[in-house]
Amino acid sequence: MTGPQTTRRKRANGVESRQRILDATVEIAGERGYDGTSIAAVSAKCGLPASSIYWHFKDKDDLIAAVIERSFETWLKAVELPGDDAGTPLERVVLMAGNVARSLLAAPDFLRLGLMLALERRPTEPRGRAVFLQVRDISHRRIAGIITDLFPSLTEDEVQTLTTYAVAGADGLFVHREVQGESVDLVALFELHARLIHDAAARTAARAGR
Amino acid sequence: MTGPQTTRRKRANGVESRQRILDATVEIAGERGYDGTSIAAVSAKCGLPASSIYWHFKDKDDLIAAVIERSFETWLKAVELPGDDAGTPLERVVLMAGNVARSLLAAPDFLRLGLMLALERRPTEPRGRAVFLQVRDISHRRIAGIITDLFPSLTEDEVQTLTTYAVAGADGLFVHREVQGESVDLVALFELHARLIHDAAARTAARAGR
Amino acid sequence: MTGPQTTRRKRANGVESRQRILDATVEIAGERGYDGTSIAAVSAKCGLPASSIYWHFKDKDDLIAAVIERSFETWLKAVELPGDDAGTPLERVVLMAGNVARSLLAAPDFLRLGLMLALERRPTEPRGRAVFLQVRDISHRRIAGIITDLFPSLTEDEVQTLTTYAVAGADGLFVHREVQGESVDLVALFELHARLIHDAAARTAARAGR
Amino acid sequence: MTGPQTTRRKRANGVESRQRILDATVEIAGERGYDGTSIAAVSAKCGLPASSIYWHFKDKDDLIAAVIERSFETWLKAVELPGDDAGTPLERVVLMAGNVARSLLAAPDFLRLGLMLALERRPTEPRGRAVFLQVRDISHRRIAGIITDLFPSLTEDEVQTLTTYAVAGADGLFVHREVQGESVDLVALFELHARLIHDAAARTAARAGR
DNA sequence: TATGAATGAGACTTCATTCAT
DNA sequence: AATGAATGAAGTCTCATTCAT
Repeated sequence: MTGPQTTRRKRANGVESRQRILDATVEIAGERGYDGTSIAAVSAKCGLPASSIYWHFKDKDDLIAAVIERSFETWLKAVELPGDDAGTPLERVVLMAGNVARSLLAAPDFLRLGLMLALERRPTEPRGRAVFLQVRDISHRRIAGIITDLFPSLTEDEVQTLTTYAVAGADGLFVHREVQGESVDLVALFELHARLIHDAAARTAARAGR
Repeated sequence: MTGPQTTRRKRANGVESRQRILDATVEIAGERGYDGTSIAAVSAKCGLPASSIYWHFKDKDDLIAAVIERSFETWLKAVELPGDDAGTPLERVVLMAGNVARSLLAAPDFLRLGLMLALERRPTEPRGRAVFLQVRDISHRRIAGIITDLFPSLTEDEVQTLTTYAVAGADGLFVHREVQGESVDLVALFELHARLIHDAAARTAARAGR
Repeated sequence: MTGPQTTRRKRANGVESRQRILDATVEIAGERGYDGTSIAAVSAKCGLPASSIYWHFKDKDDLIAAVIERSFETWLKAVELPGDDAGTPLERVVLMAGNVARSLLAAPDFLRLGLMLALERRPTEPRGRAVFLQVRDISHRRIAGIITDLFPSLTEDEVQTLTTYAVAGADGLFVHREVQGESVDLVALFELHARLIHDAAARTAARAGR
Repeated sequence: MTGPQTTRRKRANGVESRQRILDATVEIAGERGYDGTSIAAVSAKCGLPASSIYWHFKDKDDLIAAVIERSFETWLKAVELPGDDAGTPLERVVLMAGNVARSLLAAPDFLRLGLMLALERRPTEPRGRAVFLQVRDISHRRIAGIITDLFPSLTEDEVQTLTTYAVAGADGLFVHREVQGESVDLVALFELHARLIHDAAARTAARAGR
């Protein structure tokens, strides 16, 4: 720390440069989308010349995909795993939803950029889009698992529908907050969402249980 | 000269040219977003040279905004107004949701392009974004009106929350179908959405009524 | 005057339209030069569509040339012809210089635009440039005549040199005022200019007379 | 590799490329002015693609300003500093004027382009115009200093007026030669100019001295 | 007398990418 | 591990001009 601080830093530090580039890219791409993210803008924001970006990443596509991957991991770390014990199914579901909402507020880049990529349709799909869809498939399966655990009597089809509804609703609420701004209480909306889904599941399970 | 109208073509027809340009733009912008929509691409698709596009529209921003406006009107026409009589609140709400879902399948451009613009944050906001948000505010108010009519005992706050949830959920379901493709049964999801909201509203109203 | 004022004006008034176009052009060309003067800008300033400009003028070159011609005539009217009698040669010369200075202040467009055209060298010389140089040749000859009248003993060469010096100096002072702004007392500078030239002529004449 | 320096060409030589661009620009801008100088023309003349020009200069404005700066320096080098001793004030003044005239003939770009920029009035003033005016202010002050040295009894106001007249007259003579062509003997005109100013200064000083 | 519409050429500028060092 | 310099393609938009009405 008090060592050769002037000598260190600068002059070949691959890992840090890579991070700097990713940091800059996530910021720009999260605001401007794929086409709106220019290598020159990334270069300006991270301070490294454009050619250095190409040392770390094959091309723009590769860079964006890397951003998606890293921001997914960041987000994963932000989602606290729910204590599997807790209380009633409703309580547990609401708790989980609140956690997810909070994680999205803390690390919104993944979903924000992902949704932008997902909405766009370009001749040659960016790799980042595939990464996003694939990664979000994991979330889908995980939620389906939770629902199955909580309501074992539901059919596979019913679970799938509820899961789709849960994920899509979350997307919509997230978009709403991104568009409408900080005044939106995302946690409350997510909890409402969870409650409605729980009720629907419970009612369906009850009906099915007969 | 007085022959069939099919012969009449080429040379100075402002109204038709304008439509051709808008048609081309809506198609491209709906798939590629703001940055991805190049004037050259629009020109190629509509057959008019790029400079002609600038005779009809001040700049790209103006063009995109016009597209948003026109596609909103197209969509409005596609939404059938619900028969105000019908049966129970639940039946009516589900019917309306189905209608909206069908209208979005028939005319998806408005919401698709609008959501893309809404998610982007660029230094100088495109006018189209403002148009979209403003126009969607109208939808919000209309839905709030319907909920108030059906459940007069709800407080203003409760109506607002439910409306926000309804609109955001619809956005999410729409995005889901756009991303996942034609296999998604948007009508069914919208009807489920409507049912859950109805139940929530009914339960809240009942509790409040006590 | 109180007649059908609504009917009149508008609907085909060629003369007035021509004036409107020239008025707009002189303003723009006087500030921006040849290349900087776009037909679109002229159209916007005069309110007539670009195609109307081409009804009145063959092309841009023709328009600029017409502007030069008209502004020369305007300027000519602004120069008061000096009473040929008056007092001493010095008094008469100073009076004339003051008049010219005042005329340039009242109608600066001719010289301003002309100098801009004169300085530019383009592959195909604009006709306006030729008009300017030719018209200014008239001024040159007129001044040479005055000098010859006042100092008959000067040789043709001496008159030519003094005339060139007089005209060029006037250009320089005019440019100075255009660049430096209204704080410059152009009349005083022109009078100084005249005095110096007079003295030089007088001294040369005296030396020659011996 | 270690061969003659003529072989060394092509591929990445920033300094030389910058010079090539400036050389090309000064030639074009000196003839065509700001608007008449197209990046494409500069590119064609210097052999580098247009995009390379933008690596060396932020935009066209920056390029033109750089040209003004460099051509000023070139011109400064061309003006020989007058031996401060020499003979009578008249001789010294005439000598200086001749030197300036010769320097303008050798390096006319600075004044030529500068005057064109100075005459134009565009909505957003090119930076080059400001550079020119500011740099020419230096010349003004220097000349004022010389006049004060030679005629210490002149008032500040008298010095300023004579200086303004000197500079403006020089501009006018320069323009005259640019317009009229090589047949004009600029050195002779400048010497005449100097003589007239000297006489005026001497006479004013004499009158004041009484 | 006037104009709405069209058009190809060309303006400035940014793009993603490469390459030699 | 990094970067200065270069580059062709493409971006948005304006240009002067024409033509049918």
